Amino acid sequence: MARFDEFLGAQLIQLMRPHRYLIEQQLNALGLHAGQEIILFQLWQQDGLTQSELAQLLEVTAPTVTKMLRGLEAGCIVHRQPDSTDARVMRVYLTPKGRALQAPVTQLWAAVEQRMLAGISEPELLLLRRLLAQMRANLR
Amino acid sequence: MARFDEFLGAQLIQLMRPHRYLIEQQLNALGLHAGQEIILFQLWQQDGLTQSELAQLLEVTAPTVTKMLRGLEAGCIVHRQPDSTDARVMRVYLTPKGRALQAPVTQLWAAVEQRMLAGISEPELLLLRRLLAQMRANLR
DNA sequence: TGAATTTTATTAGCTGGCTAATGGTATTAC
DNA sequence: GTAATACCATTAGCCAGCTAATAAAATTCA
Repeated sequence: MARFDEFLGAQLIQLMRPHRYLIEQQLNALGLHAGQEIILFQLWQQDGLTQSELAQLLEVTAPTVTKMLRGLEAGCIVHRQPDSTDARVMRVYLTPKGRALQAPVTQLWAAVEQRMLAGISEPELLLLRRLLAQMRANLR
Repeated sequence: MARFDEFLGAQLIQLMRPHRYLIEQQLNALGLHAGQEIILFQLWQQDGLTQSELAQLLEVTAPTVTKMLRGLEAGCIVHRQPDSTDARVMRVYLTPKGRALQAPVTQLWAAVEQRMLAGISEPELLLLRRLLAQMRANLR
């Protein structure tokens, strides 16, 4: 019978816990929770997305988006506005405060990334990316 | 400014979501939730652990263990018993039902593992393990 | 046109994870 | 022996995720 630690999936879980924790700690200092910044990354790239577009891009369900936006809107980081032509859809826009978070949040992610990848060579990193992409495709 | 998808951390998140989802689906059929099986893997290896030992092994906080055990105990998969010499500690034991889950749950994890790693060679897998271990150590 | 279907978003309710605060019990120090 | 400290577990309350059920608007189709 296999021990848990022998699964690669287990190793991944054990890697992602401290990763999330480190990021969460620093996000808290900016008034954010882990996971919320993923919405922001999308909006920084394209503002005014609808909630269903966000759900699809984040690969997350609609209720999860609703909940996360509630927090972000309460913090005046985004605001939502009904679409002009379709009364069903809500479009999500960054506030100035939300736009101002781009630099510190990106910097924070980059710092964790750099720390995590210390001592890993460029060829190794490329192989790593390729393998992770394949694993993701395998699970589709 | 970096795009979210360029972070390796983002790639990992995007891999773990379907991984967790696949496992959860199959665990549900056995009456379990994702995460609970990690406690069981520990108990299958050594029965009668205390809750703080479990928390340490799983790298999870004490309240999380309490919550998860509540569910497992309600499902008659484990039962808890006060330690004979120290009235503070609760020891966690598998029930026959909990012991019977070892084969199907291990099998389930192995199947997802195999699917995830399809097309990945043995040397690649070894390198992958080494890199993940290093990344984990880097985040400590 | 009018009815059935699809799409968008929300609410309610569950679990896994966390922190902070609480209450017991052991241990240590004085 | 008593007081201070450390340890174990629980509770309360938070957020990210999920499913199922609901409501409302748009679209499709007869």
